[in-house]
Amino acid sequence: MSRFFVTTPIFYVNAKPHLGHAFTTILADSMARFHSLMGEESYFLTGTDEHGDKIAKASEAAGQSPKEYADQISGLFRNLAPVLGAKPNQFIRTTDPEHIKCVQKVLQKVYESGDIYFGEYGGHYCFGCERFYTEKELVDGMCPDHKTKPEYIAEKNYFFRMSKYQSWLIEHINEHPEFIRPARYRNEVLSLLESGALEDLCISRPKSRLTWGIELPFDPDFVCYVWFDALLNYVSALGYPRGDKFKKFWPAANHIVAKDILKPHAVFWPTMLKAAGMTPYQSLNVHGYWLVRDTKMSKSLGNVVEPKRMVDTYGASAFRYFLLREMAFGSDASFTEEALVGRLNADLANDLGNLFNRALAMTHKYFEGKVPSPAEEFQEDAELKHLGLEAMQGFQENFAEFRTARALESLWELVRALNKYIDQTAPWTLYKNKQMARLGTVMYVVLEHMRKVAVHLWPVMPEASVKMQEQLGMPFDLDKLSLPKEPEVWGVLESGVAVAQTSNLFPRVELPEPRPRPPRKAPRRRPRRPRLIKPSRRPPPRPDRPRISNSPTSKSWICAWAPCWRPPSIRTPTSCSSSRSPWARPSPAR
RNA sequence: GGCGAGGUAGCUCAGUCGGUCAGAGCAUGCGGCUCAUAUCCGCAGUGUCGGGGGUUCAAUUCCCUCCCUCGCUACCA
Repeated sequence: MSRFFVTTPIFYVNAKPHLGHAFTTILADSMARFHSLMGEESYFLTGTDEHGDKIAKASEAAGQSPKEYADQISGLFRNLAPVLGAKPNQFIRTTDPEHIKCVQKVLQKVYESGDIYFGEYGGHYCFGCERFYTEKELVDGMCPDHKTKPEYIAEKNYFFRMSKYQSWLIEHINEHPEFIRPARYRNEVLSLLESGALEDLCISRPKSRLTWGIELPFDPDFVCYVWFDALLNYVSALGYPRGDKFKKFWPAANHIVAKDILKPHAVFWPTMLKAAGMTPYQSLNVHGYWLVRDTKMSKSLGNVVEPKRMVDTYGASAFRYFLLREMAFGSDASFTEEALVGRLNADLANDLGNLFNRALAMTHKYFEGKVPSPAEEFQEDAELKHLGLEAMQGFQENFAEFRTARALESLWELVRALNKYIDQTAPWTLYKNKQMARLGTVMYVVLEHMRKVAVHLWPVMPEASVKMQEQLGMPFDLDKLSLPKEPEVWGVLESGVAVAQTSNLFPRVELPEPRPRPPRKAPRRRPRRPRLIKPSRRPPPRPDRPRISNSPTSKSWICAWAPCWRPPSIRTPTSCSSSRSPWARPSPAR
C-alpha cells in the first residue's frame, strides 16, 4: 500500500490562530482524506513551534514562564483542527521530550560527520532588540525599532555547512519537478540558489542571550537556532531514526507551507536532511496568503478573520468548501464574507443542495422513496456518464496536485450537468405519461451520479459528504470506497434502498448587514446575537404555487443568524468521532 | 538595481507549441419549466486579450520596447 504523509508547518506560538493557519490545516486535512480515499495509507501531522527569542520575550511580557506561555497558545492551535472538521493523526510540540532528544541526536550526528563547525559571526546587533540585523533590515543604518545605530559585534557560534550542499540541491530540484510546487516557487528557489553562493547557516545562539531553546549536545553554552529545531519536527514526530512510523512514512512527506516560509523549507530543510543522511521529502507545496478585502490581515486594521466565527456562522463544510474553491494554488486570494455567502448560495445551495432536494423529492413522489431499478440506457444517459467521467477524472488529477480550486470547478461541471439532465429528461412528464421504466432509469442515473459527487466531496466537506451519502441510503464506509474506480464504476447504489425525504444540507443564507463599527473605545466586542435583516427583493409568491409555511416571504422579517439556517443534522458530529482517525486505514499507531 | 510572476468581459479566473481562442463561473436582462432550497434550464450581451512597434498570409498567443501590480534578493519566524 502506498503511503502519503502530509504536514502543516508547526505554528509559531507567538500569536493566536487566524485564517491562514485554518486554511493550511484544512488543505492538509483534505489532502490526507483524499489520499485515504485513493486507497493510500495517510498520516497527517501538525503542531506548534515553541522555542526562540520571540517566545521568550512574549512570555516575559505576559509574566509567564516560556513553557506556561507556550502551553497556553499551543492549546489554542490544538483546538483549532476539530473546529474545522480536521483530524490530524498527531499534534507535535517542539517542547516534547521526544522531539528535543531527536534534535540533539541529529545535531550530534551532523557534528560528528563534520558538517557543524565552530566559527565567528559578525553582525549589527541592537541591544534594545537583543538581536542581529542584516544590512538590508537596517533603515539608514539604524535599528528600525529603536532608531539607534546597532553595534557591530562578533560572536562565536556553531555553523552548519549548508554551502556544501548547494550544487546537490540545485540538481535535486532540477531532477524532481514536484519537489517544490507550483513552479513559480521552484523558479524562485532555483534563482536564489543559482544567483549566489549559499552561505553556511548559523545554528546556535549563546545562552548568554537566549536560553529558551534546545541545548546543543556538544556544547552546553549554546542552544539550537529555532529553524534547525523546528524543521526536524517532521521526522521527530515519526520517531526518527528507528520508529515504525518513520520507516513507514519517510520520505513520502508532502509539506504544505505558506509562501513566507519557503526558504527554510526549500533550502535549509533539504540540506539538513542530506547532511543527516536522510532522503529528502517528496514535495513542498506552497500556497499564497489570504488577504482580507485585498489588504493584508492585521490586528491593527481590525480585519482579522476568526475561523471559529466563520464555522459557527456558516458551518465547517461550507467554510472549507469556500477556502478550497476560492484560492488558486500558489496565488493569494481575497477573503470576504460576501464572497463566502455568494459561493455558499450559488454553488452549495442552488447547484448542489437543490439538486439533492429535488432528486430526493422526486424519488419519494414517483417511487415511494426507494431507489428505482434502471432499465434500458438512452443516448442522453451515456452522454451524461461520459461527461461525469471526465469531470471526476479532472477532479482527481487536480486534487492530487493540490489544485483544489480547479478540482472543484471540474466536479461542478457534473453537478450542473445533472441539473440540466433533469430538466431535459423531465421526470415529471415521464410520470404523467406513465413511462415508469424510463423514469426509473432517469432517476437511477441521477441518484448514482449524486452518490459519486458526494464521495468525491468527502475530502473537501467531510461532514456534508457523509450526510449526503446517508441520504442516498449509502452509509459512508471508507473501506468500501475507492476513488480511482469511482469515475467508471456503475450500479453501486442498490435498487430498493430507501433514501431521505429531503436534503436541506445547504440552505440559502442572507449576508448579515454590515456591523456598525464599534466605537473606538469599545472594550470588547459583545457576544453576537441573532440579528434581524430585511428579506432580499424577492418577487411575490406565485398564486399557482402553494407556499411553504416557513418561506421567508411569509414573514416580513427573518432571522439571519446561524441556528435558523442550519438544520441540527449538520451540526451533530458524524461517525468520525473516535480519537483515532477513522479515515486513515489502517489507523496508524499513535 | 538584479531575478521572477502577472496584467484577458463589472467581478474571480481559464486559455493560446500563432489560424472555430475570444471562453467559464458569478453578477445583469429576457424567456422557459414546475420535481426542487424563487431553486433549475435556455438565450443575450458588452471585452482595442496592459500601451506601442516588429516578424507572419495570420498574434491575445513569437520577438523588441514601455507602463502598472506583486513576490524574492538568504539566518525574526
